[in-house]
Amino acid sequence: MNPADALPSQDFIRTIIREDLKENRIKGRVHTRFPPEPNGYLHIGHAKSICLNFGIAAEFGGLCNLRFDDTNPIKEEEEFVESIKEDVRWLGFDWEDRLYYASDYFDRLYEYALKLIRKGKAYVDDLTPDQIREYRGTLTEPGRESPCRSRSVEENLDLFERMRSGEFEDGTRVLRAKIDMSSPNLNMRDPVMYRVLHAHHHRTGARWCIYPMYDFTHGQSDSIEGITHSLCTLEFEDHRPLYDWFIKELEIFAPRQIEFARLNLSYTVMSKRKLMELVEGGHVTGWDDPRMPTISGMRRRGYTPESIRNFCERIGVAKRESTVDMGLLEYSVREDLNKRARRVMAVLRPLRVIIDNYPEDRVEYLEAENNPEDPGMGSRTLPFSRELFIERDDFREDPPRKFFRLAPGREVRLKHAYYIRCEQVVKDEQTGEVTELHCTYDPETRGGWSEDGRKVRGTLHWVSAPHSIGAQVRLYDHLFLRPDPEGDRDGSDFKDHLNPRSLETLTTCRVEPGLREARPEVSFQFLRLGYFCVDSVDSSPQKPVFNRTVTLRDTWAKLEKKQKRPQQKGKGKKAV
RNA sequence: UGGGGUGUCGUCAAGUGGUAAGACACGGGCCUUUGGAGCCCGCAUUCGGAGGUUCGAAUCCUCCCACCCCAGCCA
Repeated sequence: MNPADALPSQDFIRTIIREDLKENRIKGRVHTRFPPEPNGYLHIGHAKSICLNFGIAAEFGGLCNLRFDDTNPIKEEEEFVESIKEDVRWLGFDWEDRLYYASDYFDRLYEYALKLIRKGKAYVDDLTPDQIREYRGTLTEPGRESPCRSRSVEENLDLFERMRSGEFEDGTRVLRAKIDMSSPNLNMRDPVMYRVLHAHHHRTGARWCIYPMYDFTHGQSDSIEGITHSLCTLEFEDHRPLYDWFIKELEIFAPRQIEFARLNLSYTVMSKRKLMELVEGGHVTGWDDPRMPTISGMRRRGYTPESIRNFCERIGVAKRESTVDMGLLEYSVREDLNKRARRVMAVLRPLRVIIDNYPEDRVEYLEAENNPEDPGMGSRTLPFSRELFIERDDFREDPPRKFFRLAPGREVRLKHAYYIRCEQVVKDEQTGEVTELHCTYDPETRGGWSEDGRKVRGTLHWVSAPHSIGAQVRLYDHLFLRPDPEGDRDGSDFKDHLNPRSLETLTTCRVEPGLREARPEVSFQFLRLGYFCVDSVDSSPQKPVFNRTVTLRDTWAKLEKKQKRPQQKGKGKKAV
């Protein structure tokens, strides 16, 4: 049985491939490719394409190549090819020995161009860029033919060779396909195939001073590699007739191009240009800033490859343009991390608690499970002493309705430890700020359980003050305030919608001692708070830094919000 | 007002003539030593609109409307 038949994926692309297979159009072979241009870092939108291409190949028992479409030496850099390779690998995909570059095909592409010239299907044009634009016509008016269009094959051959040998300045001559200047599809109005560019290429160096255009490269590259299905985004839909024309005139293998909608995500931007602008404008710390939707940023933030792959599967593939709710991405990480992250305790905004009836110099080691979802992950031991820290948010002098946490006279459970009761609140005389709490503990409740069936609604996380270690914690929020920051309908720039509080840095956090050994890319659940991981760039054993990947679902926060804004008209949709 | 696409729940998305899957979100309940997780229930009489064909239409036909892409020697 075909493995794909067992899978539920019903998107239109897989349906087409299944039909191609059934009707034997492709001789049972499925071959795809992921073709990035090495001019920036990969983002979650690329992940969709990577999962699609590699995923389909795997499902249909086929292959998927990694190919860099590096036809523009001015924009492309080695740094980007390295980061792209790393990201694809990290996502869990393997191109084995099939790593290619469009620049590998420069010689062949040159031969292809010669072939079209000899067939009278291509010519060298002397028009300036401005003139070419003028001659192209408009959306509603046909274009005009260039005076150079009727040059002889011999002259074209000679001129093209002289373009190649460096006789002409940049921008002075191009090679064009001779198709139809009155086509309603602008891509067919004698598109440029080659331009003169005296630029150093990251792979071919100074060997060439003419470079093929993407449109004259991509389809042929796919053809050369025997790609059966060229999956690309919607904007290339009306380039398809051009690619088909080249393939037909060149008489080479014809891949089938299928276009799908690119991914958009709420509260962020996805275009390389905009991401680049954020980096260069210093709005983020780099391509791998944990707030960026880049693969490297997400990796640093604590996202797992599995969660990204699951997300890509969940969003599906279709032709309609859409914007996926960021909440779905967050759901995907939580789902994955819930199963695999070790639970630990960390106090982000510490409030000192003194257990008055606990012996001054005593230290107990309490057992704590590492993950209630997976007993196989074992347990660890936690120091408990007379002085503790709890979260400031977990104490309210004047508790609102349904607040189950600590308050004067109230009893709560300290996770894995004891029940404690708040006996006294100490405040700063000047500011009125609560500085510490005096509590008593019930020795009969060791482990956080009492025989008498006493009801204790609240369970708090805590750390032992003398044993805990200091840490910095970075809390991230949406990079943008608006679900659709690109919407510049009102003339605003997308950067006007940056969230000024997308990063909150907490420097006085206290975490349990075991976290000293934490390594990057290993996630923890800070109990009751969220998922966190060590920052791969700024953390050190002396000064640990943690990134918050995502919060836990917080029904109390939701409830409290609702209590504060009781009556609301309709769905409360605000006109942002 | 040229060409190419797309319109199904708040957001994604199945469905391809037989009477609207699923996921997230949302609402309610159960459970709980994370107000986490888990579990249960609810959530489009309707598929951009209007006509038509048909016993029967989201699916076929006609017209209309809305939105996206294309005038780089970018990809």
